Amino acid sequence: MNYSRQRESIKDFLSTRKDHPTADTIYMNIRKQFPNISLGTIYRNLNLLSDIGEITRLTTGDGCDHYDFNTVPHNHFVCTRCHSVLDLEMDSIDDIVEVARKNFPGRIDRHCTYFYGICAECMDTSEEAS
Amino acid sequence: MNYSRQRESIKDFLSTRKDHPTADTIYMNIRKQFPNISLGTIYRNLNLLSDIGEITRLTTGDGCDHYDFNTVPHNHFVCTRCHSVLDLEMDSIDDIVEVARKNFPGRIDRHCTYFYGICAECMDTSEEAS
DNA sequence: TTCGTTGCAAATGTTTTGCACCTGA
DNA sequence: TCAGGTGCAAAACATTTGCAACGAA
Repeated sequence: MNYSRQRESIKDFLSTRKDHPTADTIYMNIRKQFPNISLGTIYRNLNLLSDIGEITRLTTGDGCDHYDFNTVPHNHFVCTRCHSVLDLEMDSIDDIVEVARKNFPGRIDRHCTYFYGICAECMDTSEEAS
Repeated sequence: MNYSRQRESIKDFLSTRKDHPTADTIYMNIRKQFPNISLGTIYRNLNLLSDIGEITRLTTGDGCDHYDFNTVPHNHFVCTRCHSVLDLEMDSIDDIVEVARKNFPGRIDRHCTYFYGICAECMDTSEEAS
């Protein structure tokens, strides 16, 4: 894999964000540095980087994938109101894989867990967080 | 909400399947009964039914949503080779919500956990299930 | 020189929607 | 009757891809 300034810029940008931006958000930001970069290049690099395990793709169910510079397995929270995606600093729950393996005929490699609710910011915005 | 034969047919079909078909698979099957039904109607009804909680939408990350007639919370297995989605009959892991709630400033309502691996059928197909 | 990478634009695949017509209550 | 549901086709949206030009080694 050759070096490319565009790919490096994408990695740099992603490493500065603790939220987990979408391809489009990344595109908007990288354009400040590379005004002519195309969305295709963004997607090609995000796919490439997640394929080789340098970043993590998050499919939260809001219609578009999010990307995380942190490749250490951890869990995420998704706000059902503002769709923000946050890291959860919580004790390991990886033993649920053992629970799932019991009586399952195939092979289970990993789990992917998302927690849904209302983030603190949205809770403040309206008292009755319906 | 008025009765509609198309919606009833979708529910009937979904209730007979223990795998979790996509909108397109549902479309192909309902067409046997309603040759002129449109994909728009399929999607409108799947959205409607999942909004009122009569079915469950599964976003597994393979590009299209799957639908489950069973609305009792349970966990799913996704085969990374053939993309089949299976129900897991396993002990409850809902206590992970409590783990996540610890030190989290917002409100956590529920979790959604997918287990990934190779299903028994794919394991048989090739011995070295890479 | 060579092959990976890019920008661009067109294509893809899934899902949504506007609208005129139909249908259930 | 009439709000809600449908079929159809077009649109929307996220993502992928073909291709000629560019750039790194």
